[in-house]
Order: sequence, then C-alpha cells, then structure tokens
Amino acid sequence: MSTFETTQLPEIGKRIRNSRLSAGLNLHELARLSGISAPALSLIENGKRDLRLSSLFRIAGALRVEATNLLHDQAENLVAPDALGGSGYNLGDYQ
Amino acid sequence: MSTFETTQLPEIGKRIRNSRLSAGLNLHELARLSGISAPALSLIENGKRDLRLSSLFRIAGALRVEATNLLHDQAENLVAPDALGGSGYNLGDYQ
DNA sequence: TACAATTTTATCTTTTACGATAAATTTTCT
DNA sequence: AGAAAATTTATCGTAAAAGATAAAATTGTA
Repeated sequence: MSTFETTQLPEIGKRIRNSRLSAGLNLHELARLSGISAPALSLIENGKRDLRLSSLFRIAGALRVEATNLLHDQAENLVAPDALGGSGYNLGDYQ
Repeated sequence: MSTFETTQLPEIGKRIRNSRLSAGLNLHELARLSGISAPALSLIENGKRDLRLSSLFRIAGALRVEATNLLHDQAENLVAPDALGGSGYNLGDYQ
C-alpha cells in the first residue's frame, strides 16, 4: 500500500474532523453545509475514502478553512524558513 | 456552475502544467512517472477533470513539488501575515 | 441502566475518474 | 510546405466516489 492511503489520507481525515469539531458541527450538519452525505464524510474523516478535489474544497468551504490547511499540518505552512532573513530566526517571534 | 470547476480547477491545472514544463517533461514522461495516463493528464491540466486527491499527490510527487503548491498560488502561502509582528510588514522581505 | 444522539457500516444505484487505445488536432522543426 | 512530435479528443471498459437509505454500533446523558 502507498504511504498516501496509509498515512496521508488518514491525516487529512483527522484534520477535517478536528476542524468540524472546532466548528461545533456534527456529521449531519456538515453534510448539509457541504453537500456531501454524512456516510461519505464519515469515510473521509476516517481516511477510508480517496476523495475528489472538489469534495475537499466543498468541505473546506463549509468549515471556512483553507483547503491547503486540510492537506498539510497547519504550522508547517505558516512560514517559508528561507524566505525571511538568512539567519534562520524569525525576528517577529518575540517582539 | 461552481467557482471550483470554472476557475479553481483550471488554475490548478495551469500550475501542474507550469511545473511539468519547468521540469522539462512532456505528458508521456509525466504519465510514466506518476502512473496517470497522458490523456488523463491532459484533461487535468486543462481543468476539465475533477481529480482524486491521490492523483494530485502522485503528480506532485512525480514533479517533486508540494501538493499544496499546486492548489494555491505559491507566494500566497509563504508567510502567515499575522504570525510575524503586529506591524503587517515582513522584516525579512528586503533584508 | 435505559434512552437519545451521533457515528459507523452495509447495500444499492448513479455518476465519474482513470486506463488503454486510436484518431484527430495542434505544435514544432527541418 | 511537409514530417515528426506532442497534445487533445473520443470511445470503451473497469473501478471507485458519492448519494440515499437503513441498520448496527458507539457515545453521551438523564
């Protein structure tokens, strides 16, 4: 099995679930908002379904989060380390 | 029609095409590397196919780019504006 | 422990992605 | 212009996503 279906898909599912719970929604409510059925959402959140890109965007839209933040861990994408100085330190962190 | 299929999918397709051309690959070569057929890649690059998430990751892997960078414009995701100072300016931009 | 709400799983149907192949079209190069 | 390469489009078959519904299992609560 590929690393995608064994690790990445389940991780994406967990992020969707976390976002949904943070929004205080149950599966039925997210289903209504996203247009994706609750059973399908359950499979997706448990990393058992290889969803389509349109589904990812519909879910992200319903949860009011960026699709990108569902793909990768949020913190990983906040700052491109080499895009700041050359020091490797983020000058804004403590000031 | 949704904004996803009219604008987002075509934009994602263009990013894939740009990445492929930057890598100096033709459709046949990317097909071999990604395991996705050249006709399917053509549809994807032209924003005419709603691809699966696994396909996005296989394409990204073959092109050696982050899947995230195929979803959104590269520059948009480099820095989270509010994560630095409170000034709204990125101190590293010009130094 | 019972009851209710939520989630998971199963089944069936429809839709659509994808591979393979071939033909048509466009682009590139001599 | 003509040939070759690359891309696009079409068709067909298969696999899988997604909806709907219902049943089972889990979780939460009185």
